[in-house]
Parts: sequence; C-alpha cells; structure tokens
Amino acid sequence: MTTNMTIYDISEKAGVSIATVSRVLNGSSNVSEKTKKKVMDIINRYEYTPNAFARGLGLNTMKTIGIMCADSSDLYLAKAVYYIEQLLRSNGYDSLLCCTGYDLNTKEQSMELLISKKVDSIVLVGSNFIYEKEEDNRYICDAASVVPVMLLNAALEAPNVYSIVSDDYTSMYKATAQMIASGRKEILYFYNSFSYSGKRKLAGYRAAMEEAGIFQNGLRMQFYKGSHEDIHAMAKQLTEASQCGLSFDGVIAADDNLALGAVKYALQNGLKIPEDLSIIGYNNSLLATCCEPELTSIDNRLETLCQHLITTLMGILNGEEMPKKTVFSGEIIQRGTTLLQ
Amino acid sequence: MTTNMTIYDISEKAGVSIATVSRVLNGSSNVSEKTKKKVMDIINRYEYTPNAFARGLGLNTMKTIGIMCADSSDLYLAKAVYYIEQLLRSNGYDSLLCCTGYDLNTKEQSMELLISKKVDSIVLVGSNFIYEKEEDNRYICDAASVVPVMLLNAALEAPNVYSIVSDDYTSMYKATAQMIASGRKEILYFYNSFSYSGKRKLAGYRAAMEEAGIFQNGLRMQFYKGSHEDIHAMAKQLTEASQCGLSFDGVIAADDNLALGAVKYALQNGLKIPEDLSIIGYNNSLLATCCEPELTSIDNRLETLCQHLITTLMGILNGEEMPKKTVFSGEIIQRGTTLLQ
DNA sequence: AATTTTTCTGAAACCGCTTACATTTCAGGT
DNA sequence: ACCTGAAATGTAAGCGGTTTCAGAAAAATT
Repeated sequence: MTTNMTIYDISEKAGVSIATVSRVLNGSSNVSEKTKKKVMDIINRYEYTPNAFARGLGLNTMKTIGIMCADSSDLYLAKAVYYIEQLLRSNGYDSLLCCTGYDLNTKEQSMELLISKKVDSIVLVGSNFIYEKEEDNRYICDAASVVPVMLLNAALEAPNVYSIVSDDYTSMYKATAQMIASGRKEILYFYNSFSYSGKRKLAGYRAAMEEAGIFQNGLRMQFYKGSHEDIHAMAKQLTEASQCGLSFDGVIAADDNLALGAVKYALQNGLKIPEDLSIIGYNNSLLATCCEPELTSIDNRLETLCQHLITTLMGILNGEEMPKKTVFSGEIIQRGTTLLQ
Repeated sequence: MTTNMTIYDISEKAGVSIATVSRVLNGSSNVSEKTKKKVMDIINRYEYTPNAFARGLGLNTMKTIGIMCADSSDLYLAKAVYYIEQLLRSNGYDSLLCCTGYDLNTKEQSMELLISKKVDSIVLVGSNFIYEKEEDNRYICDAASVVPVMLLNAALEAPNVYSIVSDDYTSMYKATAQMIASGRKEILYFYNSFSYSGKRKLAGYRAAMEEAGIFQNGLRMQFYKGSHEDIHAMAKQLTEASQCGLSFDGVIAADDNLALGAVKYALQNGLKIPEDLSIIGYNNSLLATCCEPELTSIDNRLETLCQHLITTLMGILNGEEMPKKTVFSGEIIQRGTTLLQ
C-alpha cells in the first residue's frame, strides 16, 4: 500500500536520475526499454506512488473535474452525476462534487471554490444554473475564463462554455399534442421554476395548445415552486384547485416528481387514471415506474447526453475544437397514465 | 476572478517578504495588525488566490475528503452523499466522489486512487462495503493505515476505522414484532445482499419470528439480489411465488425499493393493502411516500448519522480521541401499508 | 576507424507555497 | 541612554515532482 517514498528514493535504488524516473512515470518515449524496465521494477517492488501535490504543482493539473449540481439527492440530478462521475473516472479524471442548492450566491461561491482547487473543468449539472437575467449568468462566464465549463441540460452562448441539451421544447410539444389528440382539452402544465429547460418546456406546451386553439380557453397552468420531493404538496394543491372549481382532464409536468403528485391526487380522490385524468411526466426517472398505474414520461436520454458531454470535454482538454452546443431529441415513454387514442 | 499571481507578486506589491504574506494567508498570530491590513488590501485588490497545489505540497493536505459509495444514484445513498458533502464543505473540506459499484475489486482500486490523490480521509457510504469474509475487508484496513476511514451504516473493528451505524437489528425486530402483533403469521422477508446491515436486519427479523414461534413454520423468506431499481422484478417474483403456492400476508423489506415491489404486486393482483397484505419498508426514502397507499418504513435518521460522522471526522482530523463506533436507533414511520392492531 | 546523427540520460532550474531559524524592531525596565 | 526579552519580519531550505538543456552513449553513415 502507498508508501512514503519519493522519486529520489526510487532513482537511487534504480541507479538512475530522478529525471529518468519521472520520464518513466510519464511514459516519455525517450527512455530505453532496459532502463524503463529497471525503473518499473523498483517502482512496483516498493509500490511507489508519486506525490499528487508535487505532480500537480509541476504539471499544473491534478486531473480533477468539478461537478456542480443543485441537489445530488434529486433523482434525476443524482443519475446525471453518477453517469458523469463514472465516465470521468474511466477517462482518468476524478470528480470534485459540489452541491450548491438553488441559490445563485452559493453557486458563485462554489464556482470560485472549485477553481481555487484547480479543477481542469467544471460541469454544471441541471438547467437551474442558467438564469433569465443575463447578468445572473456572468458567474459562468467568469469561470469559463479560467477553465472550460460544460452545461448539461442548459445552454449559454459564451466563450469556453459548452452546452449539451435535450430538445425539451419539441418533447413537450409532442407530449402536449399527443394528449390533445387523445381528446383532452383542459390540460394543466406543472413546472417548478423558470430555469432554462423550464422555459423551453413551457413554450412547447404552449405552442401545442395554441395550435389546437385551446390555449385561449384560459391558460390552464399551475405554478409550483418548492421542494422537489414534496409530492404531497402537489397533490394537495391540486385538490384545493379542484375544490375551487378548476376543472381539468390532463396534467403535464416538467418533472416526474410533480406528475406523481397528480397521480396521488387522482388516487386519493377516486379518479380513474387515465380515463378521468391523463398524466405525463418528464425525465422518466425511477419514480415513473414505481407507482401504479405507471407514469407516461418523457425520456431525454440522459446517459447519451452525459456520454456526449464527456466526449466533448475530453476533446477540449486535448486541445481539440469541439461543437459549442449539441442537441438531442427526447422520446415519450408510453405507460399507464395515458391512453393512446 | 482568480488571477495568476504568486505570493511573490503580492509580497513585492505589499513591500513585505513572502513569509509575511504566507503568515497573513494562514492567519498566523505573529504579524502586526498594520502589516496584516496592508497585505490583505493587496490580496483583495488583485483577487489573489494561493495556488492549491503548492499549498498542498507544503502542508501535505488539500483539505479534501474521499467519498466512496456504490451507486450515488440510489435514493438512499444519494441522500447520504448529499448530507455528507454539505457538512464537509461547511467545515472547509471538499469531496472527491467515487462511485464504485458493488464489486470488491473496483472498491479496492478506487480506494487506492483516492489515497493517491492524497485525501485526508475516506468515507464509505453504505453497508455494502463490509463483506462477510474478514479478508475481503482488508482493503479497508490498508487504507486506514494511511488515512482515517469512516463507515456509514457499517461497522468494522480496526485501527483508524470509525463506524457510525443505526441499530438495524432492533429496528427490524420491532417492525417484525409489530406485524406479528397485528395478526400476521406468514411474513416474508426481502433483502438484497448479505451486507453488514443486511445480516443485522435479517437477524432482527428472525429473532422476532422465533420468539413468536412462527419461524419454524418454515423460514419464509425470499432471496433477492439485483438492481436496486428493479421494482418490477420484485413484483414479478412475488407473483410467481404466489402462483407456486406460497402464501403470505406480510412483507418486510430491507429497502423501500423492494417493499415497493410488494406494493406493486398487490395492486396489480387486486389485493387490498394493508388488509390482504401488510408491508413495511426500510430507509423511509422518497419512495415511501410516492405510492398509494404510502409505505410504512423504518427511518434510521440518516441526517443524524451523517452529522455525527462529520463531527467525529473533524475531531479525528484535529487530533482528538473519538469513539470508534456509535450506534443510533431507528424509528418506524407508520403509514398506510400497515394496520396497527 | 572516424564522423555524424540520433537516442538516452543527468544536472539543475523551476513550480508556488510553508516554516524553522536568524535577524531586526520595539516596548518596557533600569 | 542602555539592556533585555518579546514581537515582527526576513532568509533560505525544504516539499516532490517536471522539464529544459547540455552532455554522454549508441547507432548510423562514410
């Protein structure tokens, strides 16, 4: 197990200079097979591991990527973090995780912290990192002036910022259109914030509704903002809205959490799903299949997004030119909360 | 934003030696208020941040803790990782995340990787890090010979290893006893691996069953091993078991995931919960409240465990003597899948 | 065999900070 | 005004690597 030897000890035992040991360590080509073997033997024998700090100081990198996400216990974000961490490690990079919450200030601080720890890049996981006001996104540009910044599920056009997004607009448009086609007219839209993807999703919903000429009926939409986990609150809110005379036969949510609140509402109030209430969620998370009936949900191919993100990042770190923005399309996974015609 | 200045630049501009700047940076007491202010002004003006690598090299620490967990997208583990990361950061430490999967080999490698990155400690999140065979746990002892190792939800008696666990045995005993008291006799036990906590839980279940004299009826227990998310598989397995003539009126699971499989099974087969089938889960995760009826589940006070873990760790890192093992008791959260008496 | 290349290797500078130790400064005591 | 000890500051030696540059060894050429 990791000994406390230095490169000097190895060089001495191997009878070569530290420069040579260093070369062997870094796979430099300019070292004869014979000495390479000699040195490697000593290294293996004594289980020598170079000191990461010294290495970092010399190379100005420790092969570490900062991952920022608002809440790594959120099902969807957790999955993304998981994929990214795995992919990074398989590429020889480690992940410095930073859960920032949804507050801008904390995000800014975390960003500086990661940079001060000398990460090679920062990956922002989730659409909540992009704000409506342009100035609120400056913290991203600031960071990008030091290291490349990768955005997952969000987009920002700025130097050294790379965006990997799913086409939320179209996905939501399709989902809404499908529900309209199945005969629903009073369709509520749920979402939890005006994040980048939230806006895009809303636009997709709206477009489909307007196209069907039922958007004017009165914008049937419920604003919701709160804990991602508060399915209860969602259900309660629906119950109240219903008691206040709001009538609806469909719910489309920007997140499975919220959709699940609608499922709960229906079950608690004896409504039949999907006959009385049709529901579509978003993210196709574990939650979508844990309830009964199971949730029709939009899958945005998270794993693919993550893979592409890492591929892009590795390219950048190798000095290659990479696309600044990539868009993937999502897919509606049909399950029990919707009835296709 | 982070400039590229060195301590030399600052010392020059402030008209002091680098030693003095360093002292100011590290809050050394031996520096007069006047010069301290002078130096701080320069530092702030130029937004100087000391180079983390150089600092690490000098201090032999970069204030980073390694967090290992099998699967950070698992609801329960994700929550734990989240708490720990937050607490660490509020104590001035960053988190190097390493998702290892459930394979011992990968765990060993990840451990070495973290150590080579010179973390100050390693936190193992989840009971799956402890194996039955003593030799399989050696990798933990090896790591502990370099840095303190913290175990969450698992225990191992070894030098420099600290364990924070919940009393799974008693929790499970109580849950089983409660179900027996409510009149159930054919109680299945579900669990997914022979991990540290799995064994303890099983023992608690068994003790309660034996005490009631119904354990001998034939050990009613279902082995299950697979993806944490495979609720379907669980439901299917139950359906098959039932068709094969297995009769049961209660299910106790070592994880909410598995319990949810039982809920799904019941709903799909028209069984009434809790009348026909009583169910108790474990971990009191988000899943417990997302279904209908909601899941009675054992809460093992994860946040408290994490807080205690960090407190202990900070003590250790400050050179204090700390308890090697702490046990917290859990609590049954009563919900709709059980009927009290 | 002598000369030119090419390939290896080593000496030493450097990365940017901490800190032990030496030195200076300064207040307090006589 | 002089001495003493404490407080403040500076000097320089690490920390453990990487890398440039020059020189030595080996290979290729004549």
